[in-house]
Amino acid sequence: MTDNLELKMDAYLPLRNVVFQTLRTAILTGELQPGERLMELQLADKLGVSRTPIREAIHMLEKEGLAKIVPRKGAHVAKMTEKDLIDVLMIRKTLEDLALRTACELITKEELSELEDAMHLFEDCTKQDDVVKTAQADVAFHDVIYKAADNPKLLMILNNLREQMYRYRVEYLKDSSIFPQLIKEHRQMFDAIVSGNQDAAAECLDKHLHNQAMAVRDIIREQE
Amino acid sequence: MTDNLELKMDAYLPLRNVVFQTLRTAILTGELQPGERLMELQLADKLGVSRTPIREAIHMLEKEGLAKIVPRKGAHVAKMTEKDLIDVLMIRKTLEDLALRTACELITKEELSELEDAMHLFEDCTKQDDVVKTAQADVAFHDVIYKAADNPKLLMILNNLREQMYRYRVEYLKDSSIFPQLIKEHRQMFDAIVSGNQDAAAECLDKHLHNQAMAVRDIIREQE
DNA sequence: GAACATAACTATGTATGTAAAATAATACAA
DNA sequence: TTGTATTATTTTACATACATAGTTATGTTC
Repeated sequence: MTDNLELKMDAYLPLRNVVFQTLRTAILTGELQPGERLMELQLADKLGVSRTPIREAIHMLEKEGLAKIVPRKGAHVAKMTEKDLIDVLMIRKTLEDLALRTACELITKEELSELEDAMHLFEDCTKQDDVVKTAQADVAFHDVIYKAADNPKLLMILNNLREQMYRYRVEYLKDSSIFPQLIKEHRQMFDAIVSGNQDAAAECLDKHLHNQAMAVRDIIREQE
Repeated sequence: MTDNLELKMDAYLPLRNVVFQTLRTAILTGELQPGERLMELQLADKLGVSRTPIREAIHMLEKEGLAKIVPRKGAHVAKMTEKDLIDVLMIRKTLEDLALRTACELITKEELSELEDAMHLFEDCTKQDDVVKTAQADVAFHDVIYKAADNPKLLMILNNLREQMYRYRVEYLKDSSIFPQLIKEHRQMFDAIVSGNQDAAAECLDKHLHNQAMAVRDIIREQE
């Protein structure tokens, strides 16, 4: 594991949140690798805080599916098998479909223009060759849809499922040859939502997720 | 709030789990009511443990949606509005449908007989007029289906969603006039699963959840 | 040299003390 | 009486110390 974990103390937030964000980023960027142990004392030392906020942050990571805690044994960065991926994707597909269809019905004019902005932002990012920004822009695009569905619980679950795949998804976006395809899919989805065509939107989404699934599967196979 | 919270120390489990179970039961039975504050020191005193396991148990309750934590302010038993209920039910409906259809494809002979046993157990419980046992038997029936779908993450989410409604659902089962209807629905669902008829099973489930939804809605309206 | 028992060590679980923030209470002024 | 400022109190957030389980290392016996 790396020795360079460091806390960003800019904003005033509860320490556990700062620690959580720090560890989360370390996991998502691969700085902390799947299977690696998360030891309280060690992390506390490294980050210059006590064990208490570390402990709480690890529990938050577990909630997000990024860490696994074994009682009396400790925690480690969660691994994902191909089966786990398929399971998560099946749920995501089902719930994204729900969110999308609901959004088609409920989306407001303001949200539609937000969605358009998010779409354009994504297209700009792909041109700049910045993987992290591109991934964020993609997330932002889908977030507008989720939010339009006006179901906070659904939003929470979808974000959680996405989080678990995020580590592998960043890899996927490193291949810039897929950008034109992604842009096309976003545009199709946007058009379908504008015209309120639920089935067309759902079909787009299905393809979109399928492509992602295949790519992430390959990445997981490599690491196994 | 009641003064009679007490820990069951039978099994050897981490204290936080014992505390969690104790508080969870208190919430589900209505001993701790929606909106009621959950104060660390007070609960620690009452249960005869230190604040640490209480704190951790409250975080576990939050994960289950039974408590709400506001940073630097404290925790309280989660309330559910009618909108929350509709949101949760929409997700449940979608995911139960997924679980059921997957189960139709994957269910083994052993699981089928398990399901039949669970169905009969439920029918027996309704005759005994024990609300808690009946509720548990109903949960057990659906659990067999969830498990047959062979998707642990889906199982987790469904259990979580169910947990959040459980408080209101117990009320619903107190009205024994609905038992014949429930028994009929379970039988129809079972038959549909046996014959592998996904659409028929799904239709049953939809009706089943709809009835539940209406009843729980009435209960929530009363309390609001 | 292998297997088991035991001892040393490591890491989590729990308790408690201290600091800081939010809330409630009180006093004072307009 | 009402509004505001200040103080007191309550409660969470964090740090630290101690207890206990789990793991590894060591030593003894066969």
